[in-house]
Amino acid sequence: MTDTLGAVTEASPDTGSKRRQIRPKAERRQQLIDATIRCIAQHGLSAVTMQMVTREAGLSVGIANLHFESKDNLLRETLRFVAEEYHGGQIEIMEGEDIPDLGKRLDALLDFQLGRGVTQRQKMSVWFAYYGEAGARPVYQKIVSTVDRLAAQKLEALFTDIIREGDYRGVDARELATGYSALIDGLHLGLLVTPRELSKRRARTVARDFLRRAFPRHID
Amino acid sequence: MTDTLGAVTEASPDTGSKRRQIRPKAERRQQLIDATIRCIAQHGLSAVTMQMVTREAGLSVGIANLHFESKDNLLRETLRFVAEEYHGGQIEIMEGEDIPDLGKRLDALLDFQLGRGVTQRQKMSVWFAYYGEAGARPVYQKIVSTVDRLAAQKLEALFTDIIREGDYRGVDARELATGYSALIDGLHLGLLVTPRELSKRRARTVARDFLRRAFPRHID
DNA sequence: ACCCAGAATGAATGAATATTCATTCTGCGT
DNA sequence: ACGCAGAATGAATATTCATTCATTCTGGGT
Repeated sequence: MTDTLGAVTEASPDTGSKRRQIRPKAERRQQLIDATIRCIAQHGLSAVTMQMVTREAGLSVGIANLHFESKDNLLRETLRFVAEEYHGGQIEIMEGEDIPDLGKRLDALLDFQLGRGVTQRQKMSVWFAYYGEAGARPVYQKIVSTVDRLAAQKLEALFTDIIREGDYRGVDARELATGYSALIDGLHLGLLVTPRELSKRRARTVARDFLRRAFPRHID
Repeated sequence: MTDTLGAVTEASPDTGSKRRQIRPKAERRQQLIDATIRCIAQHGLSAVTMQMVTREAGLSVGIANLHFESKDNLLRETLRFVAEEYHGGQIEIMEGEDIPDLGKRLDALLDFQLGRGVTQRQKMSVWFAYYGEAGARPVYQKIVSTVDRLAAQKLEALFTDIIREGDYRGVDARELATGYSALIDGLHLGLLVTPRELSKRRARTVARDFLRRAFPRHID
């Protein structure tokens, strides 16, 4: 889960070779999911067509229905992939026995959440495209809330540890975790919709100050 | 701007009367915008069709292209309406000379942002549906950021006043305003996507605690 | 009573799109 | 060398949708 993140960013290889290639199912699925992510980011979820995706992937139209049964399914699987990638990355850091210092672990988390990998327009676009439809699509809600719940639990656990270690009084781990998660989501939104008003640097400062106000002896 | 908020919620009148009614252009436009909001909330932006909207409004298909020139335009105007309603309401409260106590004004703002009117699924759905497409649609970005910027300025001004009045040290109004706005956005997202995990009540508590931590002498 | 400006209608049109499937092709196993 | 399982293709199909516009209707003005 270390180097996977930027993968989608690369432009489609699209080497002029017209020769038909046969590849295992799993690989083609991933290739199509990656292309879908790029298309959503560039054109918006509602404008994505199968032709667009398959062309972006450098493959023929029929292949999407061969590996996924329908467009609906392809979109679902793409959401699942993005959700798991994002939340998986977070969870890995939060569990991270490799960073024993809790303050440093918090920093690493913040780096991940507002760093290069996640804040790329591509990923954010996809993320919010689905959120936008979630109100009307229980399936999307379910996919997101499943991974979300796990991440929320881990974050609460980390905060609990920090509160104990720092002996902070009058702070509720669960509530603070909710606030921090919401803050990060909101900052992502700001970066996506009003990049002129909110730089990545400032987003980091804002998030960091939230943590510092809660855990002054662990941050800075 | 006081009682306008809940208006859209009402189901379409749809009184069996089949008789053709002639109404002024402005009224029909609003009727269609309201229907669009309901449709987006119920079916998602990408599933909205003209037929759906006009039926919801209890009118014929052709009328949408009569009053708006295209579907694209109808969607744009709907976003503009929702954006102005939300941000306009906020701004009115923040400027509010009618509430001289700054702490109470903050409370009123929070009530508006997380209270009945705004957190209805309908409004939130619409809001995030457009955010989802904003990455790919500069038009949407522009509409949102125009009203957003004004609201951000007012919030910063309010925070500046509070900081002066409370003599709070080491607090930057601008940065805090960014954080608070992001927090509210994130909470709206949570309410929309994972309503099971985040109740309205808890969202309020979380936002309130953010403010209390920054302005202890003004909140609670 | 009666006109008529312009509001409203909805069948028709044409463009776009998801999905199918008969056919073609690859490269592995023998 | 060669056959074949199953991967890949893309023209064809059926559906869905935005937009048009010829026609019908309303209600205020005279």
